[in-house]
Amino acid sequence: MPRRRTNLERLQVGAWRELLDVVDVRILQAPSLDWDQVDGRAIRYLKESVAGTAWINPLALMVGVLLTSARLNVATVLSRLYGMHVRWQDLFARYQLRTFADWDPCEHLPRYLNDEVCADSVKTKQDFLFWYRSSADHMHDYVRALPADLQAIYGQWEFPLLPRGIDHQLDRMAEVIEDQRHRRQVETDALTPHFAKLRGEAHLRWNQLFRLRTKVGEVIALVTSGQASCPVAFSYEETHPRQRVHARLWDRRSFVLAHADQYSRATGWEARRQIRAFRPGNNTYFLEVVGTELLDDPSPGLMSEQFLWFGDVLRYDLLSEGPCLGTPEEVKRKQAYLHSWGYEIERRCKPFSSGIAGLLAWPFEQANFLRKAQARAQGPLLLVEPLFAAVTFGLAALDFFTTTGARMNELLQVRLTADCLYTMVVEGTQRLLVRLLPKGMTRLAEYVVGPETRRHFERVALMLQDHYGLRPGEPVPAVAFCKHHGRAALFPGHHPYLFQYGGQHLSPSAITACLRFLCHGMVFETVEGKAVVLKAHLLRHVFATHIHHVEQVPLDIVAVLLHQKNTRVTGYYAAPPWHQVLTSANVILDRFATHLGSLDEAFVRAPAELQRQYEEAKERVGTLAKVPGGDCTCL
DNA sequence: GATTACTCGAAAGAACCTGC
DNA sequence: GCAGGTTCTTTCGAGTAATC
Repeated sequence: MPRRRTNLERLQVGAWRELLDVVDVRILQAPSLDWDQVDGRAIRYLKESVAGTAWINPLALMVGVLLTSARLNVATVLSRLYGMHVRWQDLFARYQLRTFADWDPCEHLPRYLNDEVCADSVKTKQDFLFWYRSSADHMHDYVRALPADLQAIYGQWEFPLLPRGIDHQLDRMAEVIEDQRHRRQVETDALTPHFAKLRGEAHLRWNQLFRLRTKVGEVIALVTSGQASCPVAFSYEETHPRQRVHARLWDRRSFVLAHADQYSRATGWEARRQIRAFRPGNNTYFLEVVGTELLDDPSPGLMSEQFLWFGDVLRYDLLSEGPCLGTPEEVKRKQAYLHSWGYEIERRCKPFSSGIAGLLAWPFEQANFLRKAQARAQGPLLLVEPLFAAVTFGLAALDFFTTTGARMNELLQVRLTADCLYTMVVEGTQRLLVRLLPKGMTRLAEYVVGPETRRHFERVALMLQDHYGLRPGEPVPAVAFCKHHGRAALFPGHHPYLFQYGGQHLSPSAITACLRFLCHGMVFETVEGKAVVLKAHLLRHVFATHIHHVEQVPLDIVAVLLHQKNTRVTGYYAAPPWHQVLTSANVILDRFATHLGSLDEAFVRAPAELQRQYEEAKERVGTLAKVPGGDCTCL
């Protein structure tokens, strides 16, 4: 099937010519500004959103200066462009400004920042202040470097500078940062005590789905060999908790024939003759959940909501776009349910949407049939493979995040090539190393992973082998890096990325969806009882906090493991959990009472000692057998 | 034509580097 | 050690293609 061209691809080189009718032509011909280098998204935004406003020329000059003179990152300039346009739209209307000459930062910026009526958060207001100040400085530098006659021309589109005195009076960034730190600390505190359990439970769940997939494979084999015919009722036992799982295997034809009174005569006719949507090549096997019975307490009977850990997700139709589909009442009910798990309710959320057909969602060609069939079925319907793929990605990601403290972007870079994944003997033990580009760095760094993470990577590769129908040894397809990612430009070309599905590289939101599905139902609460939602970066904080406070890995070593240059930043991550502060306070008070006068000797570690501790930390971090947080018991 | 799935832009939120 | 500044992550929803 031909791939749809993205909007970005539709913009050709020289797209800035689109701005000829929108922006003063002298800006497009400004000295030292190369408009061919300006990102197509900025061009389109200026043309389609900003054109006709009082600030189109100043904002266009800002884009040109920041991207091609100051050479800031594209993502930085885009967010500044979007943010400033939206704020000015609001402020020009609110303060009844007509032309850009009416804009006076000395008057309007303080008014906006102190405006109690305006609903913008302190963070949003402070961002605007920072963007304005920074952009004004860059534009000022650019204009001052021009010959005198050109300064008069381009100076008319400069942002008026904000005097330093006012600038400092308005700065409340420290308050914003403190708020962020507090929120981060509260969420990390909620998750840290469950670090080991989270990992163990995730392993266990992958095994559960693997067993279901194996069992379904056996039943399908019976059908295809003619020893059984759909629908086939089957059951098997799970041990955590002890339960018997009951389900039915259907195919399209058998389902329609069994529910013939609920389908049109035409559909039944096609099903009986196995034509069109029911032709043998189009057949699909799917499950209907009958329910589970607890073997230690059979009194509640069969419960469909208790199906493994995600029965409620199926029952309430929460996969993929499900939370936004249905009548307004249905959507409201679904959103309220998600809210009870800590997901935001203000905007409609889809926490289990991967954005990729067939991953945590039914394949495109099956989705419509299954949605309609669901309305006629007694229990939730499902396909095993989309869920199995999701938990396989989810477990590999969770394991990588919790044993290396890596960031989302670093995980996305993992590819099945010798220059990325390779083994090395470290003090007698063969280790798998992953070479990736950390945030803000220009050189590749190495991440040491343990045998368990290696096994998870292998499982992903095996799953991809099935998914793509590859022969043993045949490489997984080379795909382009997720194009929506802000750092995508750093990873050009096509590579056999490990985190890919359906011929496309997984996006950060797809990884998050897989993680959340795998961990659905695990409750992490702040001390105030507010549910905390799982996300990749939170796992980085939890990893740092755990290895520093539980595994006693020194802060400078934690910084090296996290690939952070500044231990002050590491300090934010590894701040002690509140419950540990309380415990420590108790211990300290007891010691003060009994050990008055004792003073520990100051301890300074030599470089050799640092190296030994680093190797020791590497040894402990990344192995399941000696994993920080305890051993995992996978049943 | 109605419904559903997917793409991708937009913006908020958060992280963290650099230079003084 | 701090202020200033830049970069990356996450989330949401409008628009559009695909399907029945």
